[in-house]
Amino acid sequence: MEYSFNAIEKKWQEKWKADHAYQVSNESTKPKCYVLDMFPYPSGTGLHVGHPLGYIASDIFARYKRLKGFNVLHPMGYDAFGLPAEQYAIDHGIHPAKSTKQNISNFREQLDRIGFSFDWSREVNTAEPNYYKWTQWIFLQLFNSWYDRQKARAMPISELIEAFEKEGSISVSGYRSMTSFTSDEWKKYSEKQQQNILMEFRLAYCGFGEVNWCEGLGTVLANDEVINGFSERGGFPVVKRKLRQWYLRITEYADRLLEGLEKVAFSDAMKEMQSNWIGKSFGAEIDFVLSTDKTKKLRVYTTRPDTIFGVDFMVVAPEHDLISELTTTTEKKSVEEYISYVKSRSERERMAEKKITGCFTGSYVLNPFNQRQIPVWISEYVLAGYGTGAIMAVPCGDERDFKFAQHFNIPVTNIIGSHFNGKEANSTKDAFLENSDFLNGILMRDAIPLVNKKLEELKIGNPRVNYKIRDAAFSRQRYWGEPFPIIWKNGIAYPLDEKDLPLELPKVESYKPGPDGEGPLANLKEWTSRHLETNTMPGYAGSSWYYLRYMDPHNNETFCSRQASDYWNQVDLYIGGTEHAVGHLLYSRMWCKFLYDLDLIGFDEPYKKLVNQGMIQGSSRFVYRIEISGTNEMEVLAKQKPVFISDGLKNKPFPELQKEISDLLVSTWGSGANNIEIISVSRLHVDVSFVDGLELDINAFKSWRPVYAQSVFVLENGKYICGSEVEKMSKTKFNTVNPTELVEKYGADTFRIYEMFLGPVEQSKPWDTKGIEGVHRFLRKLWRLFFDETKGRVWTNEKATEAELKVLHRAIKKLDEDTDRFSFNTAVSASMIMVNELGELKTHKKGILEKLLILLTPYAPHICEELWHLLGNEGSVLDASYPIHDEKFLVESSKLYPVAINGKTRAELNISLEASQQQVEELVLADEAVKKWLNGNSPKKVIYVKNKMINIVV
RNA sequence: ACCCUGGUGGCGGAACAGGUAGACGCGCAGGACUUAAAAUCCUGUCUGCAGAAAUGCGGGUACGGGUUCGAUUCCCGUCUGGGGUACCA
Repeated sequence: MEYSFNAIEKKWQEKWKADHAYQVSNESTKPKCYVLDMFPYPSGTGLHVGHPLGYIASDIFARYKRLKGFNVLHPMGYDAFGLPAEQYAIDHGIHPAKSTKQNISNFREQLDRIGFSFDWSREVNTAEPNYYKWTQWIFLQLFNSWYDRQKARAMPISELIEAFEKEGSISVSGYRSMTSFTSDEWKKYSEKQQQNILMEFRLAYCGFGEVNWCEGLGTVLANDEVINGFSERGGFPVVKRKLRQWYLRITEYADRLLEGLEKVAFSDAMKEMQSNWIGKSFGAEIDFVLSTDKTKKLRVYTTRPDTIFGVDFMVVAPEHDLISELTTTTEKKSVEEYISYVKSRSERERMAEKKITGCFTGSYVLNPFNQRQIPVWISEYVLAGYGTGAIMAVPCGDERDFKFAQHFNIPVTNIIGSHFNGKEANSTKDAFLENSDFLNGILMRDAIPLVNKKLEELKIGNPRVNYKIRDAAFSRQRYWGEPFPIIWKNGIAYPLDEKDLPLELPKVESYKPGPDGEGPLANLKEWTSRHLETNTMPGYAGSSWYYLRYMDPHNNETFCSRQASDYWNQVDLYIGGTEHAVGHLLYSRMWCKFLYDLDLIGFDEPYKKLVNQGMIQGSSRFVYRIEISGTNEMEVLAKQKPVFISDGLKNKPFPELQKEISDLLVSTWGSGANNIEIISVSRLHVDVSFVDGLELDINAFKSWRPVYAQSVFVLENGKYICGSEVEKMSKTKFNTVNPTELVEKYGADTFRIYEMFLGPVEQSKPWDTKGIEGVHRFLRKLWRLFFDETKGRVWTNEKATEAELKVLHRAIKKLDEDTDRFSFNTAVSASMIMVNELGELKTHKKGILEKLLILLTPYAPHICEELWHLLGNEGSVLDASYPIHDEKFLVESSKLYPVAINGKTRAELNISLEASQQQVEELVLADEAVKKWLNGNSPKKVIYVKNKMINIVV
């Protein structure tokens, strides 16, 4: 009986489907385990080998946990709202719902071939009304909540209104932008005034702000969707523009998002990225009064108040409110010129050039401690949105300030003595201050609290904690997203009644943007006549809470019953790419904390453990075509019969190259080829499937496209060698590898194992199909433990020998440990060793083979299930229980001895070896002792190993 | 510019807590079986020197230093591949 993987895999996939083998219940006496993948955006290009990497890893882990006796939730779904579908609709006139549906069915078909253990009965789709009904519902909760800083949690906005009615604004002080009012004043305010104040508190709020406006997409993008001033998708230029926007007040959660990192198992790199993004810094705000008008002050934010006497100039952002007041008549013209120059520069230019630019306002402020006059400058390196939009510049301690001072010839005050060399700034905190009045001689770190205290005493400033994180833009002027359940009346946003949810996305004729930067919904009369909000929610809305919906996907009463979320609780293992480090992961963590605050769920961190799978890169191949100049006739010929040169020739000087291949050119293009000139060599991506290693399959290339049919090749050693480069996997680079093709050729089990065998899951690596044969061979070897080509079935019921049990138990231990710690590549190696060793021992004992199948089921579910049944087992191997290794079969070989030296026991020896001063001596003693122990014979080799036993080779 | 990651044979990678570097697989070379091929199996495969051979001696984990009895592993500096970023005071 042969290993016919195609038939086996098809059979079991159908059987599992028919039996609902992966359906999981919310009720079980077993412990629970929630294994989650970041759900995919169903793009039109289908799956490439990079996509399933994380899914395979999580699937192995989920199956492993199931065998270990856990009730495992392992769901899958689709993040179906998004720009590409809408862009596709604009280009092709196909409704996003239709193309998305098509894409989803393609994805599903490809996924199903790989044999995942997803519980598809829990599938979610963020674009389905019965899903986004609850996205809208959660939005309404956010809209109807505010963040009570005293209690450090979200509270219903109704409580805030009550407080305003009773006590006015006093009870909620601490909000900078809020005007204060009494309860009587509050009651006298118009509804609009009241609502405007409440809007400053709502966790989902509407405001005006400078946003990234992308004309090409007709929409606003979040910071993390803009790359170097161009849209991430489409590459259209992005400019700043003020628009009405919805925001999530994620800034209120900054501290808790930071603290929460301590109790989750994310990688250090991931935690660092998130905490850098949140960017908590401790510093002070300091007021500087204008030298000409002491009632006017310029407030700065600094993290180094200790350097106050080193301030040589001030810098304000070009957008700063005080600029018109600061600018003197003599400087007016140059300031205006500078500001218009800054506006003309795109983000991209500002990023790329790192030019030092700036302009003097003509004004001076006074250092509050010594009344020194300090000039005020404007520069684009100070950002309006961070801190107060103004800084005190200390050139001897800050690199940017120093460069600015140098560029504009501003004299530098040195307050750190020899730590400053006059050539570059030194940001040390460990210098003793000089030229610093009452701080002279004090260590900088110690001076910080001193200055803060003084600032408060003199009422010229106060310590302040600042965050880099900004509120998240939460609206898009787009069609393909969740509509906001908001109705506008007289400029007031009213929430829709919960019973009117879902507010369904209407069908539109055109996906073109509406007027004045509004979304396509603004073109719809039935929509605008109801005064509904015309923005839609961004892509991350639906993905911020989907992990909860899987727990209770069909509930029509609530987004997820408390019973279900209490049972499944946190995601035990979350797998996905690092690209979502600061977007999705922060937003979903915030939503989780918010839902926790409202007591709708019982935990405030969604993911207990996060594993970031590495990116699988493509390995691109190139061919090199020579470009010529000559007569028209020759140039046409050169296009019809292109000449490609092998990789080793591409860097030759053109005249030399031309001389070398002139015969070939003449025979290809005729004698006219003598009068042409090679002017360049162009590099073209070639489909990786035509290349074996680096050698091009010339015939395959010729039949690729008609234009290449008559190609001519200049070879090296009889071969055409392609160039290669590691790049992102992409259809346009012809370096994608389709998993379905590999599954057809080698089977899903081989494909799964090969993806894992490629290297650590977390590591990025280029794809290379070479080597998959070895994995396939391994599965065939496994098969041969059960079936012999000539003899047929070979397994027996005999008792296993000691040697066989040793192999088995070593494998159990290794696979158990490796699978548990996500080291799937080494687990696969261990499996190969085990199967090889059992093959050598000619082991066909049923008892051993059964255990083997259980161990390998997570990796190769189909073949294991088949063999499990062929052995005569009734139930599915899915429900087997994971074997436990027995230490008694793992005793190390007799070459490893525990040794007593110099009459000391091993335990004592441990102590001696750790005392480093005596180590040399002790080791010599050890050698002697070993000799003695061997009755005077010298050992061949003595190796000291880490468990402090001595390994002696006799 | 800054932050995060990596750099080990011809290749992917292993060495889990500082203890015999190169497991496992690919590729390559040789051999067995076969009319032949496929499939399968066996042997060898970091490197220099010595040896008929088993084997022995030395070098070696990007480069240069350091800590240690001992370093692929820890520290400092340099070079380099990949990813990220919001000039954050």
